[in-house]
Amino acid sequence: MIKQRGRQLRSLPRSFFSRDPRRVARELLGKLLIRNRGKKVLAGRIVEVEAYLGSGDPAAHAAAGVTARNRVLFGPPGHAYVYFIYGNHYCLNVSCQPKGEAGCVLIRGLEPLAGDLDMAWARLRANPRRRGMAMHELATGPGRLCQAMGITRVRDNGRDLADPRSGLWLADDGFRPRRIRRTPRVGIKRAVARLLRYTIAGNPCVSAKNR
DNA sequence: TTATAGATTGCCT
DNA sequence: GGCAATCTATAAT
Repeated sequence: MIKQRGRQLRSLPRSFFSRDPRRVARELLGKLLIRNRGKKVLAGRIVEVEAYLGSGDPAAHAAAGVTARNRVLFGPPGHAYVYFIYGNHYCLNVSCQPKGEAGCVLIRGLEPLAGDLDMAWARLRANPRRRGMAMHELATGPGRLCQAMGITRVRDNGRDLADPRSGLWLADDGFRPRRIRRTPRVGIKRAVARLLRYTIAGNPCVSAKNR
């Protein structure tokens, strides 16, 4: 148990991640993603996620089997799978299911709770033209989220998100979302019809589509 | 060995 | 709405 800014934070047990990605996705809504850097803390509440299944999901990176890029997915649950996309952006996933099975959850949106200014600085440093950006969009979208939290493949791929000592971890502060919405996943071309995107209904930090 | 698409974002018209 | 940015995996040559 850890206290931070008056909140009691519990890390999530390995068993939380060792389940069907759909279940993990739904239950990750409302949890916190926390980055500890020395004395500094960056934290946000998860408001948007997508499930990618270990088998029978042609949209998943795991569909083609193990590669150098996706091998974390086939390892133990609760670890960060960070990949680089479109030559520009990082995306953060959490591995699910027991070792050998490759399901995961893509974290697509955070509501900033701590370190907002550091997040804004991180994004400004990357592109100085972003003055006047909306604070509620600091970590809305998988690429922005990684930039705001300073998540990269070299730094974070394979990191244990169940361990608070790892510096990047997931926590429960007791918050429970009131209403959860299911929609199709964003930006994919295969298995388009499946309702595997989960959002906290009405939250302003959910990306515009199907908010 | 080369070509193309991709779990995105932001700037352009 | 179009499209550029330009890494990675995989398909095509």
